[in-house]
Amino acid sequence: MNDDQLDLVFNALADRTRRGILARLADSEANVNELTALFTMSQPAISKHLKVLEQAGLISRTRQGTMRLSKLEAAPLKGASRWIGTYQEYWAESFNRLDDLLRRTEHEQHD
Amino acid sequence: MNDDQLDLVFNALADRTRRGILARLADSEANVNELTALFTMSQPAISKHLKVLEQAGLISRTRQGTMRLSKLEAAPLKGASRWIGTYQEYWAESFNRLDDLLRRTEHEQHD
DNA sequence: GTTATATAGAACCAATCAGTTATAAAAAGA
DNA sequence: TCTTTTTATAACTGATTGGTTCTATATAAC
Repeated sequence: MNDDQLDLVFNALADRTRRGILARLADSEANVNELTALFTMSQPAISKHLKVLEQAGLISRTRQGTMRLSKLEAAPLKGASRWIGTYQEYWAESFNRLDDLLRRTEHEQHD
Repeated sequence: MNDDQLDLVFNALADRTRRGILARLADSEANVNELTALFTMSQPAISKHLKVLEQAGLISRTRQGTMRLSKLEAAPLKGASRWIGTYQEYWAESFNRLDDLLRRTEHEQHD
C-alpha cells in the first residue's frame, strides 16, 4: 500500500461518523437513508462521507432499484494494519521475551 | 481507546510528512532541525506537525540543552491497530479455513 | 406520462488546515 | 552581559473540510 492510499485510508478513518458507517456496514449492506437515520445530520452530509469512504476503497456501491447499497470493503484496512504493524515492536512490551520471539519467527504470518 | 483518541491518532497518521517523522523516530530520537532536513518545508511547519503528533500521544519531547528531542511513543498505535483489527475477518479471505480458526482460538492473542 | 422515492450535486458558509515569513523565548557559551 | 543556537509562536494566506439547503437526476410504480 503506497503513501497516497495510506493518506486516503487514514483520512477516511479520522472521522467518527465515517467509522460509525463502517461499523454499521460490517453488519450488512445499507442505503443512504438507513445510514442517515443513525446520525444527527442531513442525507447529503452522509452522501459526502460515503464518497470519502468510496474513494479510500473502504466501501463499494451497487444499484438496487432506486437505492444504492453501500458495502464494506475491508481490503484497504489490511494495508493500513500492515503499516501500523511495522511499529508493533515499539509498543509490545513483551517483544524481547523468548516465547514471543519464537512465535514471531516460527510461524510465517498470515493476514 | 475512545473515539476522541481515534480521531487524533488517525488524523495524525493521515499525513505522509507525519508518517515520515514517525519512521525517522523509530530509528532514534531527533530534534526539530534534524527532522526538518528530511523534508522540503520550513522548521515551523515541522514544529506544527510535531505538535499534532504529540497531541495524539504518538511522540513525547524532552529538553536536552537547547534542543528538544522527539521520541516515538507507539502505544496509541496499539489502540488504532486493535480498532482496525475488529475488521480483520472481513479482509482475511482464509478466515473460514480450519487451520486459521484453530490458530485464532488456541492461542490467546498477544500484543 | 405523471408521480413518488432515493440519492447525488450545486452553492454556500464557517471553521480548520497546512504552509509561509518574521519574531520571541529559552538555554548555553564567550 | 552579549551572542549564538534551537525552537515555538504569531500573523497571515489559500485550500480543504464538514456541515447546511435547495434542486436535479434516476429508477420504479401507477
